[in-house]
Amino acid sequence: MNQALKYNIYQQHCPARLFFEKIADKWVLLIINILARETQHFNLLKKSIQGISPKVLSQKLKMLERDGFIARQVQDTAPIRVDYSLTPLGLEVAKMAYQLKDWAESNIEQVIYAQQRFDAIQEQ
Amino acid sequence: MNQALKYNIYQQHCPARLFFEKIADKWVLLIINILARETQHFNLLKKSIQGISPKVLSQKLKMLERDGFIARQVQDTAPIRVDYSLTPLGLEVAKMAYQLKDWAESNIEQVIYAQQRFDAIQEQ
DNA sequence: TCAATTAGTTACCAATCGGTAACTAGGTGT
DNA sequence: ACACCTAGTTACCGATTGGTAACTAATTGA
Repeated sequence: MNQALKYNIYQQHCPARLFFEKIADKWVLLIINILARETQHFNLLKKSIQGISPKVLSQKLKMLERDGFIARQVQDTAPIRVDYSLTPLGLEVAKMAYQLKDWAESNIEQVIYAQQRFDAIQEQ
Repeated sequence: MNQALKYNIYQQHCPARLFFEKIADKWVLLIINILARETQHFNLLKKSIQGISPKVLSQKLKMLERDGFIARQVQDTAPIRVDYSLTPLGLEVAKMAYQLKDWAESNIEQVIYAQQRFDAIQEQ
């Protein structure tokens, strides 16, 4: 059965729409991209993703764990360390997150060029 | 040359990061998904994407046009009609946007299940 | 002349997002 | 006892996002 018949992101209150809005989020996609490379702990994640505050990082990690995308594992070391890694479900999202990251890094120059062209026309 | 050396979305002020933040946006991805299916005009887009206000739709369309993702074409009909369609650059983003949409619609049940499991454990 | 249609725009306001800085909590080494 | 480390949390506040409703502008048909 085609799931598209049951769930539709264009319908405002469809669970799929709510979920889509949640993963279509810059912090979420950045976190998932980082964790796709390797398991990391809290402070490392904070350093990796320049500009993220501990508050937001903590919020997003908690949400991603609840949604089943990441696993949180407390390491019995001194001092304590908490490892975050992707679950199989998270890995699937990571494939798409990586494509977006890669595409952004590879095509940004085309976008800048388009913007300059657009702005030049507007000024005429 | 590997573009990844030049642009890096993890660096806060990298142009690629700013751009990544712009496409990692629910409205943007919904609009692009709709336009990937077919060219549409303003009011049709507004109806297709439940919950979007004319203000936001207008803002996002303008931005996407400036970035070179969509083409805006004024049709000489009565009353006036403005067609929005994807450019070749926009079509590339659409492939990824579609994957996210499809994945969301297909896997939402797994996510709901994960949430229920998480919440049950928290309550103990 | 007047209503209708399309494509927006604008002012105003409410809600959400997110940063900062200081704090908690548990454990280690000196 | 005290400083230090990790992993957060909290209160407070400013910035950004986005909704609503009413408005503009151009054109057409009755």
